Amino acid sequence: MGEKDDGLGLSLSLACGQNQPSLKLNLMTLASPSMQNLQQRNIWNELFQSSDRKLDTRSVLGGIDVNLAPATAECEEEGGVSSPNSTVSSLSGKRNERDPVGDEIEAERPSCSPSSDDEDGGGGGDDASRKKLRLSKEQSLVLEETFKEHSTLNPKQKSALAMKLNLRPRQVEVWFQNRRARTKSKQTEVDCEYLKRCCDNLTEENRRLQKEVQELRALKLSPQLNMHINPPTTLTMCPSCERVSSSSAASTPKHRNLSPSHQRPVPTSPWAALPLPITHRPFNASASRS
DNA sequence: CGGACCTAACGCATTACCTCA
DNA sequence: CATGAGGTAATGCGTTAGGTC
Repeated sequence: MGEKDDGLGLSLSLACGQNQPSLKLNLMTLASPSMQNLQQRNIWNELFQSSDRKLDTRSVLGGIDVNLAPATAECEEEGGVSSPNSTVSSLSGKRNERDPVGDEIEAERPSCSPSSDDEDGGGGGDDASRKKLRLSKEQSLVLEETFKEHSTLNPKQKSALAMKLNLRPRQVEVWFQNRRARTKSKQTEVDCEYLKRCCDNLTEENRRLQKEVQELRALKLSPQLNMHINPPTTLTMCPSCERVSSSSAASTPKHRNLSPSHQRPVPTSPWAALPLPITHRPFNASASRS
């Protein structure tokens, strides 16, 4: 896991060829940067208050319309979702402050699904084990809100959230993994779009410059014309600031024709010509199908 | 102290299922 | 009703990092 998105941000390094500067886009405004949304805050607070005191699932569950709560749904839907790893506990407190809460909770839960029997991976119990549970709107919403706050969860958060939503921690974990993947691919799409624009702009700039070169060459080859005809444009570089201004070739240099603003500064970086900043529109994955 | 081994978490690619047009 | 496409939950595998011996 070389690059880790620190909390809210995704960063993507894009090296555009050997001579191009490596473009490091610090992207991701997808997740709301601050606790602007009261609802989110409430969700989060609730999550942790409740996770600190061993919460009672049903009470916390409150109004959530659990469409297929594992405790019930999986029972009736025999051979529910298999989660080979869900029973593997993370008791050893590694990485971020890990704690056993989650898996204890999980162990406490009424588990009538086969997920509790296949503790070794390998796909669990063949076919029936891969029934898919569609998360309810409310569950998705809460997960989404939580994701906006934290794109990753520590075990405590995971179990609390799982408790709240009446899902298995493994399901929450999977949801977050998939969500991160979705975010990333969406972001990649945006970046590709941006880079395409970069490319277009550079191509255009290149075309223009080549045209200018041709014009200059033409001028050089026929100096006599210079006396009578003003070329379309010539470039004069200011030695001090290294900016180039377009001016008439008939006029003499020495800054005379360089306006204070230097008229047309040539960007030192190809990226400077681009319309910045790019706006990273947040996308709503859950809204994709409504 | 450094290396081998174990374990857990994560990312990523893929699969399998579900829904909808 | 059948079907294909798109979305997404779930799985498998590889990698990484922390802990232990």
